[in-house]
Amino acid sequence: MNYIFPDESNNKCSLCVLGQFCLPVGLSAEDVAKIDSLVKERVRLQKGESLYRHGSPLTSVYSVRFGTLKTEYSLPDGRLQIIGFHLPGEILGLDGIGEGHYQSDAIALEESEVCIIRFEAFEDLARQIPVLQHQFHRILSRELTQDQRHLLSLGSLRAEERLAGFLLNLSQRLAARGYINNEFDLRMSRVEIGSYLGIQIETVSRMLSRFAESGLIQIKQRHIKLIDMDGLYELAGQTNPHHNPSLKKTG
Amino acid sequence: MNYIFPDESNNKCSLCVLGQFCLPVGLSAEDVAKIDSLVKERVRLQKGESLYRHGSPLTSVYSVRFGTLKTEYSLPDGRLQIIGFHLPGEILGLDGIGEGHYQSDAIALEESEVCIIRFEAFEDLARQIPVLQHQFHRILSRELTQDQRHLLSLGSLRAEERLAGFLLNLSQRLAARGYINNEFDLRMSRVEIGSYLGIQIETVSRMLSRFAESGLIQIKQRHIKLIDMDGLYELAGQTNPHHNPSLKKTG
DNA sequence: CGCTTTATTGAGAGATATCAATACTTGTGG
DNA sequence: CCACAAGTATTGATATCTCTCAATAAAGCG
Repeated sequence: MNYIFPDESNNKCSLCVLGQFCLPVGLSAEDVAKIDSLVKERVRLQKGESLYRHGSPLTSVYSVRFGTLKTEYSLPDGRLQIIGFHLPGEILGLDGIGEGHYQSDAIALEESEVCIIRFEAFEDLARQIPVLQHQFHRILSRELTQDQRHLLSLGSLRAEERLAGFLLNLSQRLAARGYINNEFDLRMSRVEIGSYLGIQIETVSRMLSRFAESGLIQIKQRHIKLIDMDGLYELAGQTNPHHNPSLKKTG
Repeated sequence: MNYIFPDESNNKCSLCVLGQFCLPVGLSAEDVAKIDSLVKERVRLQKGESLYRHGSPLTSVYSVRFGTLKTEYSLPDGRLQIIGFHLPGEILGLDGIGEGHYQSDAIALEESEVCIIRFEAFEDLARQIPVLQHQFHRILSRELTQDQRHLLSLGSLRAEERLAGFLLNLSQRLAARGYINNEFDLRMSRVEIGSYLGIQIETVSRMLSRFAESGLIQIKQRHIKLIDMDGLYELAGQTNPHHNPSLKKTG
């Protein structure tokens, strides 16, 4: 774990391209400037390195600057549940606030960098900036909602539906960050996808092959191309929010 | 849904027995008095009535005064996932903050009453009372952690383990509220337990019968007695936090 | 007390897991 | 630049847990 103490010129939220997806959403330029002082250091992580471990005391929360991380819970017998994959702009460590120490493990899936947000200082600032306070509540609430939709998936959907939903969720989150949403690299292994979705790696593999056969996707290793979005949405039991009828296949 | 506008004498958080489990945890008497003004009304719900529906705009969050509620997500095809069961002192409606409208449905499992906390007024107050602000963050974070443990259960545990964990979780939460923790009434139907645990009603029924045969519990309809706590904890893949070795069965 | 809802139990079916073999990738060192 | 090793992914065959369908029983309700 490599700590970075940014100099004056590059530590500023006000200059960060992630501003619109991260903590400062909705803040005036003036208020963002106040946040700048919060992020005094960053951390660079190599693939496989952990940002925090369950049980270690919470002093900070983190925002992903680049890269991808996973959070997971593990059982004494070795079983493991991946709770989430975290993309740039997303906040990590929130599960530690309740008890004062992290409940999960956070591990980098690729070389990643996160900004360290000292939590006490953040709470102080949030009391001074109502928009920031509300934004933080929204972040926490959305995190909750995300987990609850994940619960719906694990509790009520079949493997095929879970996987389709997972691919679409990734696609949406990439799109929200300005990336193309129909072709990307999966940063996580099949094992990790399986753990996240509560299914075995072999089932993940089979379902992906089946999707490819049906012409829904093309997949080569971890590079995936979503061909028939509407079809995937249908499989996932959802409707395409960007459905374009003119592209609908006829007959 | 029956609105109650409490008179001066009985609307006060400062007088409520739930103070130590609810929003005011950790606040000084002086600060609790400030909260009193937040809760201007309450709602009485009959069994089956809903407190809010997904999509309706969030103006308030709620704390359970007495009774039990469930929150659930439903799919267009009729499938349903129960996300949580909510006991006195727990806060409801947090999933609505992110988008400004509730994401789930909240429905009473029995006659219940909840306090209405106007959210804007609450945020104002939280900026003035640091302890209240932090307490709210803790509540949100614990909610998150609870859902994440639920994810672990649905994603990685077998039906038997999920059910044992569920019974113990209920037991713990009742104990935290000062109720006896080894004998209580289930306020939810088998169907609701099944939905919460991502298993079918028949499986719930079979597992409960099996637990009873093994001497882990006694169950008659919805009245349940936990006989062998340690055994249940073992089944759930956890360790009894209140394990008393002197009660350990010998041989 | 009969009717409706809820829960239990049994038998068989099905989705996903497990076990096993093969193939593909990636990285390393000669 | 190729060969080998270690890790990762695919595919097949079989097993198993849980679901589904069905019948019965028990409880709650008017």
